[in-house]
Amino acid sequence: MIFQLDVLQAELERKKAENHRLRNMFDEAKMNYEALQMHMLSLMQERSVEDCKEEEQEEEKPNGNGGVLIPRQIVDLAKDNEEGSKDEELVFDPDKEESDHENERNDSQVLAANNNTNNVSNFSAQTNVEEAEATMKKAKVSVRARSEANMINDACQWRKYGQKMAKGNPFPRAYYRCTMALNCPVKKQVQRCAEDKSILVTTYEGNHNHALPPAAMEMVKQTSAAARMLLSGPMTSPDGLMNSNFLTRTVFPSSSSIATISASAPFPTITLDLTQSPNNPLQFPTQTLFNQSGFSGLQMSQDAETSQSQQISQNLTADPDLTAVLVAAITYMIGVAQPNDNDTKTNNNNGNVI
DNA sequence: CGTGTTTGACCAGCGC
DNA sequence: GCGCTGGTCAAACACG
Repeated sequence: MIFQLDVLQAELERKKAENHRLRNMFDEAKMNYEALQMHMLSLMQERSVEDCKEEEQEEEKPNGNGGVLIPRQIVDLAKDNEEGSKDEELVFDPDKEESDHENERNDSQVLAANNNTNNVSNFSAQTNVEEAEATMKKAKVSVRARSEANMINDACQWRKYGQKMAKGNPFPRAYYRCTMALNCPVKKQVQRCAEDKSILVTTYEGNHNHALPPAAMEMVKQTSAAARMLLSGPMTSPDGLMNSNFLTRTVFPSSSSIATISASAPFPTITLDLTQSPNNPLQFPTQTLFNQSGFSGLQMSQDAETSQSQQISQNLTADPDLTAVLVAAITYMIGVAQPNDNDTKTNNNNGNVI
């Protein structure tokens, strides 16, 4: 009996150490990402100054294309792609790799750098960035899950403020507002799927202006980076240009679940299809999510990747409100991309507010 | 009586 | 301009 207790205690200690190590890894990845984000911002500012200079020069001298002006955006895109290639070469220099841990950092940076570089190429002008931010503020997260209940448990308090019959669906659409804090702008729509009434489609819009329940907060920290990758990864097409009308699907092999990111609608929508997981209708494929995330990497040894994502997965799947956490993570990620007027940047930094 | 839900009315955006 | 549709408002209502 005492022996069993010792074993359990040892196991508990081991798990604690494991959690601590994972926390540190996540914090490190987050710091790297933020540092890279700052670097990209400074690059964007430099470029915008250079663009102004080039524009002045172009106006002064005749162009070399027989009088036909090349649209500036195309020129900028070509330039940006070149810069992106340079970044890639720098980071992938094998001489600079010191350890698996270091590789992991580099890989995260590569992924983030590629995404950021490509994103930069899409928004060569400041006005485009502002437009994109305005659009992202309207980004929505849609979750499809099998549920008999009228609403999935997402750990938030909601007040119903309307119900409508939508065209093409015999089931009514319900409108809810978050009531966990005064003036919280988050809304959600709940509607049963027309094709399969057992599927509940919940669409979230906006960012919470308050802290989430403690259980969700810690998970938000851990999953936000992965969710960020889910969103930022497919945002770029192979030629480095973002299509104005794209639809990207990420298939999670272990559970047959699918995440769809669509910008074909007026505002980008992330759709998480949780209806195809055979065991638990609300189970999210965290392991595969992290395999898609910055925790994996282009060059990371497969063993380390699998081991790491499995560990994180084990921690995450212990949470009963995983769907809520996932949604919170994605809305957090969107919130980080464009902090709102209420100084959410500070809040986002501590991960308490999404 | 306070809180949350229901439901018809109203409004804005969009396509024709 | 008109009609359709989606989203929101607010008075009436239900419930504990």
